[in-house]
Amino acid sequence: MTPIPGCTKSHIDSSWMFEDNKESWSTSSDDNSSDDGGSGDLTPDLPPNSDDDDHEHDSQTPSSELAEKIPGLTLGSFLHAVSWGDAGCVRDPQIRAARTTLMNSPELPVILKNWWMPPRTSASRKSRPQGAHSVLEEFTVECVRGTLDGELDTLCDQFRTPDDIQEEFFTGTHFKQLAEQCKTVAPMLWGLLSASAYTKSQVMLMIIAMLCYTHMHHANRLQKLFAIYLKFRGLPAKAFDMSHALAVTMSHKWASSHVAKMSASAMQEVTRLMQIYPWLISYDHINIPFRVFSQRLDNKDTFSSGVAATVYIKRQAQALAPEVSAQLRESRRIGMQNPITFSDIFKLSIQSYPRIKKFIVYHALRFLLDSPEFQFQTYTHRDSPLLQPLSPVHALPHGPEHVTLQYLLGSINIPEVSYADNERVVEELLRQLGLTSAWIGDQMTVDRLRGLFKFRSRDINSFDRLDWMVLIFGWLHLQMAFANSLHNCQPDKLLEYAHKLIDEHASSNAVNRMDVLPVDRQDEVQRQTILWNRDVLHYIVLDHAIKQGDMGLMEDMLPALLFRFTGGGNSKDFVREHCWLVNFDGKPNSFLPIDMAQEHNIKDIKVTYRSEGPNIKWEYFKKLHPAIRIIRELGKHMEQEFNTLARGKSHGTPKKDADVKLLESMYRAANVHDYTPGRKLMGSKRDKVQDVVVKGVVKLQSGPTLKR
DNA sequence: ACCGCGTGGATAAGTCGTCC
DNA sequence: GGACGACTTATCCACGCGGT
Repeated sequence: MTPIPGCTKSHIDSSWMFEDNKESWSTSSDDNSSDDGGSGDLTPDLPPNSDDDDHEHDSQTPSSELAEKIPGLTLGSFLHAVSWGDAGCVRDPQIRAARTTLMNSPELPVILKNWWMPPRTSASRKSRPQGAHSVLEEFTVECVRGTLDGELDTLCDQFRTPDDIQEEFFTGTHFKQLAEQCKTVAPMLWGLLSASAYTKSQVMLMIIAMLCYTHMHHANRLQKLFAIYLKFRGLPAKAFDMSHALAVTMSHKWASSHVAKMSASAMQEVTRLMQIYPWLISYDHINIPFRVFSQRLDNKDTFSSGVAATVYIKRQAQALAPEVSAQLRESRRIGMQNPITFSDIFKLSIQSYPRIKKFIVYHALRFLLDSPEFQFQTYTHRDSPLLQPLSPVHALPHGPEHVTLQYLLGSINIPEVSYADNERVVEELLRQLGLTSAWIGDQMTVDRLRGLFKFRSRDINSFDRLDWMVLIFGWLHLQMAFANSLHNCQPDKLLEYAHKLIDEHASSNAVNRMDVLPVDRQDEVQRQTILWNRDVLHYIVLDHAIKQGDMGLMEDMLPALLFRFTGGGNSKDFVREHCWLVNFDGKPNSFLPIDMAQEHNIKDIKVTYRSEGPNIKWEYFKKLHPAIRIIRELGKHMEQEFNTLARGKSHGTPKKDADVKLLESMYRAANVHDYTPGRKLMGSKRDKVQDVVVKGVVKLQSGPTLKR
C-alpha cells in the first residue's frame, strides 16, 4: 500500500508538465500508461507508452511488486477495492485512513485531470493519449446534470410567486438581488453560465428564469413582471405570443386577465383602507382635449366623456387623529370667538413675506444655476453658502409611511357636466367602493360625503393642467439667455441680481411702481408679464414647499393664497377645504399635489396606458383603471432597475425644448419684459390678466368672504 | 371626381375546454 | 385552481367597387 502514495507524491509537482524535456514527457506517459494499462482493456492504443515503461523505476517497481504479492491484482481492481468496492477495504482502518487522505489530497484533482487529458509537452508530435477522456467527460456531464437538476428545482422555488397581485410583488423584485440569490442557490449553473456567457448578470438571470419557467410554469416571477410591464409599454398581442413562446413572458391571455385581478384587488384594498383612514376623492373628466403640448395625439379618438376618480388615503393621519381632532375643536372654538380679521391676515402676510421672498429669490436664482448655459459644474463659487438650498421653515416628517396612497377608481361613462351628473358620479363611485348599500339611504351621510368629493371647476383647469410648465420654462429661458455671461460673477452678486430681478420683474412692488405712473407712461404688456412672473414664482415656491413638506413655508404662504383665490373667483370652499385643512391635519398633501396627481392619472389613462382594440369600452376602462397605479409603479421600477443596470443615470433631454425655444422667440419678439411707456394690450379686455391678489385683498377687506 | 357601402385584414378581448 | 391555447366575437381601417 505505502509505495503507491509515495509514487504519486513523487509526481505531484506538476511543473514538469510544462517542461520541454522529452524525457520527462515519456516518464509521464509511462505513469499514465501504467494506470491505463493496469485498468486494462479501455485503451488498446498504448503500446508506444508501454515501451517507455522501464525508464522510470520508482513507479514501475512497486506496482510490479504488489502485483507479485497479490496475484491477479490489476490497478483497476485495486483502485476499485480501495474505492469502496471491497467490504474488507471499506472497513480496514489503515486503508480507510489512506483513502480519506487520498480523497482530500491535492493530488486527486491532478490525477483526475490527467486521466481526463493526459499532459504532454508542447513540443510533442505524438497524438495525445486518450486517457480516460470520454469516461470522465460522460461522468462529469452526469454529475453536472444531477447537480443542475437539483439547483433548478431550488431555483424554481425562487421564481415561484405566491402573491402576484399586490404592489409589493411588482416593485419588490430587484434584479440584482435576485441574481445574487440565484448565485448562492445555484452556484454551479451560475458558474457555468457566467463562464460561457460573457454577459451581464441580468441576462443570466433571465436565462435562468426562462429555464425555470420551461421547467415548471409556476416558476414565473420574471415572466409575470415582464408580461405586465411589456403589455403596458405597448407590446402587441402577436409579439406577446412570440415572447411567450420563448418563455420570456406569460401568455397574452394571462396578462389581460391578470390586470382585471389587479384592479379588483386594488378596489378591495381601497375599500378596506377607507374604513380605517381618512380619505378624499377627487375626480375629473377625461374627455378634455389634451392638445396643448401634444399635437401629434389628435388621432380623432372618439372617447365619449367620462369621469376618472382617485381616492387619496392619508395613512398617517390616524395616528394623529385623537389629539388633532381635539386641537381642531379647540382652534375652532377660539376661531369662533375671535374671528380672524382682514388686518390679521394682512399682518400675517407682511410678516411672512420676507421668508417667502427668500424662497422666491432662491428659486429665481436656481433657474440661473440650473440652466445649461450657466455651466454650474464649472462655476468657481459653486460651494458658496449663498447658493445652497434653503432649509425649510418647518418640515413635516417624511418617509415611506407618510406617503399618501392614491388609488384610481374605475372610470365611469357619465357624459355631461352638470350638478345632476355630479351626483350620479358620486353615487357610482360610492357604489364601486361598496359603500352604497350601507350609506346611500342616509341622505345626511351622502351630504356630508359630498364635502369630501372634490369636483374640479373649469376655471382652474388650464392652470392645473401643467400648461404653465411651458410658460415657466420659457420665462426662465428668457431670463437666463445671458446666463453664460454670469458665469464669472461672485455668488453675492448673483444673489443681488436675483433680488433685483424679483423686485423689478416679479413682485407686487413692481406692479405698484407701474401703477403709480401716469397712464400714458404705463406698459400693460410688461405689467402683465410681471404679474405672471410673480404668480408663477409663488406657485413654484408653494410647489417646492409642498414637495418638501415644508409646513412652515406653506403656512407663511396662506395669506397670499387666500388673497389669490378669493380674488381669482374660486370658491371659498377651495381655500377652506384645502389650505385650512392642511393647516389642521398637518399634512403636506394639499390641493395642488392632488390635482396634479389627478392630471397624471388622467394622462396615464388617456395616453400612457391606453388600451387599443375593438373591445375597449367603458366597462373595460372600469376594469383596468384601478390597476393603473400598480402598473405605473411597475413601469417606474423596471426602468429604474434596468437603467441603473444597463444605462446608468443618464437622463433624456427635455422634450419641451422645441416648445420653449418657440415661446422664447415669441417673448423676445413681443418684448414682454421691456418697458415700453404707454404700451397697451392688444386684443379684447378678457385677455387681460387680473391681479387676483389685489382683487382678493379688496374683496376680503370689503366683502362677506371672511364671515363664512 | 366624389361618395356610400361591402369586404377582408388586423387586432385584441372573451369563452371554453384541457392539462398539470 | 392556475395557466394555456384554440376558437369566437367585436371593432376599426384600408381598399375597392359601383353609382351619381
